[in-house]
Amino acid sequence: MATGRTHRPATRSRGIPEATVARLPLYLRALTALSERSVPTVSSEELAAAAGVNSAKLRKDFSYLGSYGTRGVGYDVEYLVYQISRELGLTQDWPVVIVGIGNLGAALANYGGFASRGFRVAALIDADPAMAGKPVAGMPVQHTDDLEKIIRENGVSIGVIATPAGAAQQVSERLIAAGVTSILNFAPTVLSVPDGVDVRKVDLSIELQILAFHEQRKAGEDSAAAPAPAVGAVTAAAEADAAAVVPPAARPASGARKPGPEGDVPAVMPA
Amino acid sequence: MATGRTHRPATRSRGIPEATVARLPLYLRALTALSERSVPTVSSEELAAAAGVNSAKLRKDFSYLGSYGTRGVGYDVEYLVYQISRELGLTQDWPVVIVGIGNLGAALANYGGFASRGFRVAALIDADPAMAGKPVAGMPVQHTDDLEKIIRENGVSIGVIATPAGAAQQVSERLIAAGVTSILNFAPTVLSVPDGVDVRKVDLSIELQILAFHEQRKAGEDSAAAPAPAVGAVTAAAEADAAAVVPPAARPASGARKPGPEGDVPAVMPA
DNA sequence: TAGTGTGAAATAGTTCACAGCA
DNA sequence: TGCTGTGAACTATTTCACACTA
Repeated sequence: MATGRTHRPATRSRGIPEATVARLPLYLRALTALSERSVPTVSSEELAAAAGVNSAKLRKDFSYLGSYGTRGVGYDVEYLVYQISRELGLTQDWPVVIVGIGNLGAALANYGGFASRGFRVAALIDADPAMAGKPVAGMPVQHTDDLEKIIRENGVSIGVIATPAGAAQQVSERLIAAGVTSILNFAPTVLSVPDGVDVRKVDLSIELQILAFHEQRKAGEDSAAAPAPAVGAVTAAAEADAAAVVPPAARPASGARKPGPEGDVPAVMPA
Repeated sequence: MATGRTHRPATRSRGIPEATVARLPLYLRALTALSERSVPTVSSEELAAAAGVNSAKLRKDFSYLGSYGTRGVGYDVEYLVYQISRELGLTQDWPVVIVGIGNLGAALANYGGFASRGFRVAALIDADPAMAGKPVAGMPVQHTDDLEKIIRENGVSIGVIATPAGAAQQVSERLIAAGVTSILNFAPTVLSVPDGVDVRKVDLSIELQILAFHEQRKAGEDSAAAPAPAVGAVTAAAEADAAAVVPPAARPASGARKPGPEGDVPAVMPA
């Protein structure tokens, strides 16, 4: 997951659980595929498999939306597509701006999935004057100076930040001041925003680090079966690297300390 | 959140909670920034603020790693950087391959955050023969035909998929067959993988849909204060759009039905 | 005295298992 | 008969609040 919500931690009471909301787009995608194949109905079991969840969870999720299925039959695909779209607010048009048209911003601008589901890229914005006017994804890049004007004229409430980390906070402040209330942040930085503004964060490096954590654990468990064979003896090099990368540094104080959950590698522990 | 883990749902018992693991990279980033500013120690309160979480959560998270703080003082920045790096497996080198060098793949290849934390882009792979040999991010793109060879020769255990949705499942199968056990998937598709393989998914469109959900809710609550003013009367257009986008279609059966949690807009409900 | 470490309480999310309906 | 909808049990996560100690 590259994800993470800020704001409104437990404010919502009577609504749909956050975990359910996060899965609705998944169901919607699976349903859309079925719809394109003209499949009329689908069971919770089938749909769950297509969405990669278990059927109990799916039924529970749908129960928060209402009773949209038919016992003994399943769910009407078209009807469910409509209901979920409506619940997610996709039956209306959401103009978004992308700020920061580097490699990633350009990739986002070109990403077809945006347009397909109610989102419309209203403008591409970059701080580099050399970029201004250049077409990206068939649309001229506009300069940051006009950010406020663009937001207001297009009624934009969702902004995508794909700038370098250093610029992200300031960009978010300008977006918010101009009326944006939801931000999708690709910059590797924590944005601080006022109450009432939602921020979701997508962070490549964090995702990789989470994978590395599990990967490391796998390697430790198998001890025998080398998980990454060949070339630089990745596994064997681990301990040596550990000592090299960050010299453990003198512990601030000694005192009793629990061993790390998996047990410490002696050579690696600081004295 | 672009996120979502597959596999190993509750297998772990004695380890670090998944939610905690997902936050460690955040702490690490904040700590690294402090380290660069030569800050020697930090309190849970300060660090939590920098990482965008609350301090109780941070202390609880750290308690799973061991007792690394000093009462009355705080945490030693360098020492904590080292401990978290080690816990995440970042003290070793992780060669990764990126498959699918389109806009997004190129953006990923150029993304500096990769290299900075133990990850090394070992190869860029694309199915388009015209791409082969072309340099992207200072590295020649290689053809999919050599995928297995590249994986094995570089001891790659983490693969990044940035192909179109249609190719993703097949690519994942080849990666896994060649020895990859962790996948970061940017393709908007559910990958089905064998047990023991971790998949994390980053999905732009899903993130936007989640934002739209909350955005819609905000708009509904304020009724008076128009959240997105100007131009196309976005808010006012919502109802009309709702009817237009997906014709509600005849309900499969009538029967009593709960109203949607927020109450249904009459004009929008199917007959 | 300031700030960690952690049981215990509260909340959120998942899974079970089955009643009930088409 | 097959499959939904959902209480109830369970598991995970967050938050509280305070004992403890450098």
